[in-house]
Amino acid sequence: MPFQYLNMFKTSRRAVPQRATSEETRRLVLETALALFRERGFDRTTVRDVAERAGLSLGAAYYYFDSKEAIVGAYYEHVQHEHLTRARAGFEQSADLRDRLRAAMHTKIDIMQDDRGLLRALFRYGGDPDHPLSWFGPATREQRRLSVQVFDEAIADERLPIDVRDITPTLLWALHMGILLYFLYDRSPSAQRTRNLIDSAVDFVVGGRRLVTLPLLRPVRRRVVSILRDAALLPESR
Amino acid sequence: MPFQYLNMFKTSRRAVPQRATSEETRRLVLETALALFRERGFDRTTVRDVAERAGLSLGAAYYYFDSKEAIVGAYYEHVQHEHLTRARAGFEQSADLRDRLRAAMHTKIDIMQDDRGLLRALFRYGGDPDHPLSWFGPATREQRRLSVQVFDEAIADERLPIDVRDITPTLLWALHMGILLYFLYDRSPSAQRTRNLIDSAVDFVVGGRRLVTLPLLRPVRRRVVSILRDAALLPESR
DNA sequence: GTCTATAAAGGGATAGAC
DNA sequence: GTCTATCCCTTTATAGAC
Repeated sequence: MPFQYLNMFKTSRRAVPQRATSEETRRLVLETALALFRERGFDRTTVRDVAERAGLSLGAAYYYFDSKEAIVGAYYEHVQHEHLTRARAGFEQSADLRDRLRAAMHTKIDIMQDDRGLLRALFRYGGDPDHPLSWFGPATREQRRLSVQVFDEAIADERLPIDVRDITPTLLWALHMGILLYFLYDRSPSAQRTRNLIDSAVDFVVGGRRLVTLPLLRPVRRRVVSILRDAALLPESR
Repeated sequence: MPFQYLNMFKTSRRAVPQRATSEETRRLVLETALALFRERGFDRTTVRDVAERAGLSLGAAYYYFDSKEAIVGAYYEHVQHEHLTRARAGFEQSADLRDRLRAAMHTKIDIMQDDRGLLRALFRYGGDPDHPLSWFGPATREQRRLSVQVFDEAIADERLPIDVRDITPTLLWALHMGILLYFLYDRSPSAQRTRNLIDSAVDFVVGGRRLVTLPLLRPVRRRVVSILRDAALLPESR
């Protein structure tokens, strides 16, 4: 078990801070946990299992994460960070709206491809507003903001009326949540059906892009804006 | 405990079948269970508690429902039946689309008004395709079909192009699911925010009703139809 | 102090008598 | 249809070993 030697120098009182090593260990715990979640499921994985496979004591594991839930919180952050990074890499490849939306959607599924079991387990918290892991609760507001931001950047170069500009990222986020739900239920090989749905949905959005600016649809737009605002479904500050 | 006398004549071998009494007892178990779910929550209610308060033995309760989940299944059916009944009563009051959609949406919240805690607990099953209580899984297909049917009847008298006619009930069902999610998180008194959201959403739909038939939007409609079909999101037979 | 083995409790579900 | 008795699994508590 070589892992336990990662911190073998921690007692030597060096002036150099050990942040790198500490972060590595934290990362090791996170990745070990994810591997176990994938292997045997979220519920059947104990923090003990994680610590054991990571070559750490139970106490050490709890030093890095206050709880099993905190590990999941770190996973959320990882997904978010990874999504922003990969999507931006995609955005640099093309200024075309279709390409950018595809990148935004597909990279998310890429990241989560192997974690459907975990996501299905985490879905349960979605119904509890007070749970720190709820995808819709106040505790994950920051994650949601970052998630919306990906779509905000995807349409950053589009010339759109200000009202459309304001609500589109949130609507795209909602669409992407719907696609994630579809993904949870998708049993096709490599989630091919979800991939197809993404492409179709993106084509639909791109097709709608020209329509929304029509004067005829102006009242509809205004109505959508006011609905979302009244329902407090838009991020507070823009 | 007067309840246990409901069947006090059970040993008299009357020719008349006792179905009525049996149904009453079943109903008693269901209503007792719901009362306890509301009082102390789904997880903290045991079948033992239900049986005790209903004045039955544990075994008797299990005679009527194979499991605690089966009780919830009966609740789903109750909600569905009640929704269809109340919505139809509303539909008889008005031929106006706005009124009918409002009736369809508001009656659903009326029925569930006191069960938000239970719904939040049941939400957890939504992520598991194989769970019999998942709102999106194959096991509840029939419930979903009936749920979509309410919206089908709401728009029954509208003169709409066939493709719009085919997909609108499903889209309205999806909208209503989104509103239910909002409802789970709504902490305003009497779920007033949800009520407002319903009214706004209905106005939006009614406003869109004239637009969808525009020739300009024909390609958009066709695209939506094919997306939903390809994704198997429409009921099979219509 | 921490770990582990074992006991106790809780609770879903079933079997068979009546 | 309803009862009692019981099974069986999971969670929680505890006691003694290390």
